Amino acid sequence: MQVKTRVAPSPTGAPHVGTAYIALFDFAFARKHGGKFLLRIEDTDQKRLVKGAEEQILDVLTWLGLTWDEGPVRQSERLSIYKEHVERLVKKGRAYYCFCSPARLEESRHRAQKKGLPPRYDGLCRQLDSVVAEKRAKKEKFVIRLKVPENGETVFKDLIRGEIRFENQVIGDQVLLKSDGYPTYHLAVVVDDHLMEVTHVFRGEDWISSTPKHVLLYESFGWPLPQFAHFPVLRETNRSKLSKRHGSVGVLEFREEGYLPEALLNFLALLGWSYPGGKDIFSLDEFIKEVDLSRVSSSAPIFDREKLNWMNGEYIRRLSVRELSRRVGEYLQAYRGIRLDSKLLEGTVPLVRERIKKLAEFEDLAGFFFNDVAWTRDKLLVRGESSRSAVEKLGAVVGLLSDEKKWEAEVLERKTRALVKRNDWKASDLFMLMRVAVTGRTISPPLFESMEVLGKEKSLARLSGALAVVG
RNA sequence: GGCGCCUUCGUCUAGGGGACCAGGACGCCGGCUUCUCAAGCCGGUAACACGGGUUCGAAUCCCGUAGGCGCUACCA
Repeated sequence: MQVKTRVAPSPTGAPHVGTAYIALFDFAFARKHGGKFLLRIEDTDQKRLVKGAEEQILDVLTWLGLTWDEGPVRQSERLSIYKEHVERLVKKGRAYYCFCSPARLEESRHRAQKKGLPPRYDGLCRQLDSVVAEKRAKKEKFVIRLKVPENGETVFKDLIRGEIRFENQVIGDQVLLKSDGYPTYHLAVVVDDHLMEVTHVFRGEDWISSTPKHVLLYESFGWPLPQFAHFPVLRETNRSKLSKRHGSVGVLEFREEGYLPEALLNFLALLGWSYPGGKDIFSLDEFIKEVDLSRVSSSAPIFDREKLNWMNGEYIRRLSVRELSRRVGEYLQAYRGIRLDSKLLEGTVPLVRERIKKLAEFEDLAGFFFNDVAWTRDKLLVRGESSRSAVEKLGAVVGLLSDEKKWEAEVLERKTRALVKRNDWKASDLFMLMRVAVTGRTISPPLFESMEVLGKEKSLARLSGALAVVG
């Protein structure tokens, strides 16, 4: 039997990092076992559909490299299939028509809750004669509900948590087909997973309490169960579930902030799972070789953005200059509308690569290479520099370097240091002054390397410009 | 409220009865290096939720308590 996993997001908003998390395990597990990975769009809730959301899902999965072997399949295009199947259940006496109004349901739920009972459907329409019900269904609005056994319990095995059991009494008669003719998630997911021959169902643990309904459905249809694995949900530092208020949760946002897809995946893989031997930087391919559900822990991990940042920086540093330049170039163009030629990129990247954790920080740190800088007197007079001393120093530097033929970092540094010695200055004071003059900031890539990349003309222009400002 | 899941350093985790006065990583703190900032290197800080069992022996097994989280829709 061939392994098949699936990721089944609903297009109700921007793709969530939790979806990517599950998709990563789906993808890797399928690959490891030579199986298939299916993408299914669960668009059965017409009210919550968000335009463009589906495209974003495909976009995100592609960016991450989690490519699907089948799909995307849209549930909204399979309505007749669900309808046909649910009717089969009605015929078998495992499901029934229900004509209760939303108002009545609300009221009954309220009553049950007051009495301390589970607020499930009271089963009023369960007693209806099937012939009568069928007739009413021709002209009245209706839903179809699953007939859940009154007694006994439903048990299933979870690959991560072991056996989980529920008393049937606490399971309500779940709606399977909504009055608008669309299936609920519960019906659609079971029918599709079976028809599409999905062998392993991976999803968030928030689905655990729905699983007995699904198990009952499989049994009602007479179908074999797939394997279930409920992954821990990702949490915020305060243990609440991942939310926008605490930072990015959308994969697109991570991309825009300049996270590398391989870093995000590596980070995600480490949530609830650990690489044998404790390695923490590993590739997707290595992950595929080692994924193993028995190593997935069942407690909900906190999505620690600090660690993600460290990991992203780690990945940035490990990229070759060429590759990083390419990525920075694409990033700048896509998100900042800045176009830099590869020569400039390859010159600046080595100077900033160990200083940035996200691609977005590149512009901040290296912007002076391609943007003009503006100084003020106050900004230039760092380290207790007086206007007079600053003029003296900058003037000397400009004089010293104006005729320099060999504009190379090593030469510039050697000569500047000699100048410092002759005048009995402090090297760090002069360097800081020059740094602000050349880069416009007190924090920058190494001074002389930066000047070399910037070029003689621009560097001198900035030193002179600064000289004029402090004077 | 009911039902379910979970509980090792601040965080991600290793650990599956003796190899653990609990290991690694992020963070944090200190040092080295140093033209700023980083990076790098070295060192340090810090945890088995609690209470009962079982056992010669428990972080590891069982029960209970507490806490956290989830579900409780014609949403997924």
